[in-house]
Amino acid sequence: MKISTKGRYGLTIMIDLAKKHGNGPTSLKNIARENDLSEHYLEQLASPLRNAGLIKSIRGAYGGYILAKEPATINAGDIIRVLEGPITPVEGIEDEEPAKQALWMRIRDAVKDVLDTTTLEDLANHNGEQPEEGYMFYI
Amino acid sequence: MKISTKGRYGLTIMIDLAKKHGNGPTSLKNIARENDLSEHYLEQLASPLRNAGLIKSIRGAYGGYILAKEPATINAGDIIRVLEGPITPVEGIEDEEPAKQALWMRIRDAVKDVLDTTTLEDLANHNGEQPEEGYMFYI
DNA sequence: CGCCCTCTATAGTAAAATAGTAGTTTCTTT
DNA sequence: AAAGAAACTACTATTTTACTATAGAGGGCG
Repeated sequence: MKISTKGRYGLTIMIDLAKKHGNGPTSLKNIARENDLSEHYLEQLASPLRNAGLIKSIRGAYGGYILAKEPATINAGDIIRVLEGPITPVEGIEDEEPAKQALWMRIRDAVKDVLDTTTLEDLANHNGEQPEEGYMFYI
Repeated sequence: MKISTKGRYGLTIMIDLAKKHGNGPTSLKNIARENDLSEHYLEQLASPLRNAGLIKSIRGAYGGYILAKEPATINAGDIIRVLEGPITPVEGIEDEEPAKQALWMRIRDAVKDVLDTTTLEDLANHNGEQPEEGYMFYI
């Protein structure tokens, strides 16, 4: 039930680019430094994001990446699907008995709903509501 | 974003026991055979379920496991938490920026809601609605 | 032109998680 | 006593994760 660093760092890249949207390309070196991540590792995440048409690359000095579309038209689900594969809590669901099948599909739909209604604009601008004091992260 | 075989097979055990609730103990050998799974592997899942007070064991010939409570009072979340750990799409969420933190918490709450409102009785009896023809399993 | 910056592509790798298998022991019923 | 079944411990092959490393190609600037 986990999203790996691929999806997490991928979101980090995309949010970073969204914040700087309209200001020319941002290099991975910059994003890596700002977020204290491995530049080489981020490169491996940028490739599929580019192939999926979510970002565009500009090579050479003063190059980097820019968003391929407006932040409001890219949602978290797009990014997660590219880097983590299809959204589903289990694979081989076809073979399971109907009761469990229905459970997995309800979970999938619930997660999908959250991811597909959260845009990069939301993530870059609103910065979310701060959780109240004493909020439980793990349940 | 996956639930492993621990959670899946754990649910299989529990649903099996729920279906036979009130009819005396069921051996893992039986459950393993019916569901074509490894008996030894199921043993490793039964242990934590017993320690968590979800099932009771009866040793010796004609022994096995029974539910420790009524099927309506055990939900899928109880089982998944015991076998997969806390429900959360990412760990170390405390360190993330607020926008992402909020996203992970919304996902967690969505999944938690599904799991905690699905009881063993639901899973054992109603058998769920069959998905319509051509339903997409992966999204 | 030559150098540096940046993306592109491929390969390798240590650590952890997953999904088991195997063997022995203890308990209980017949 | 024999057999059925849980309990406990240890081992292992495979896959995934999360990187690191290396070499190359495109582009901008002095």
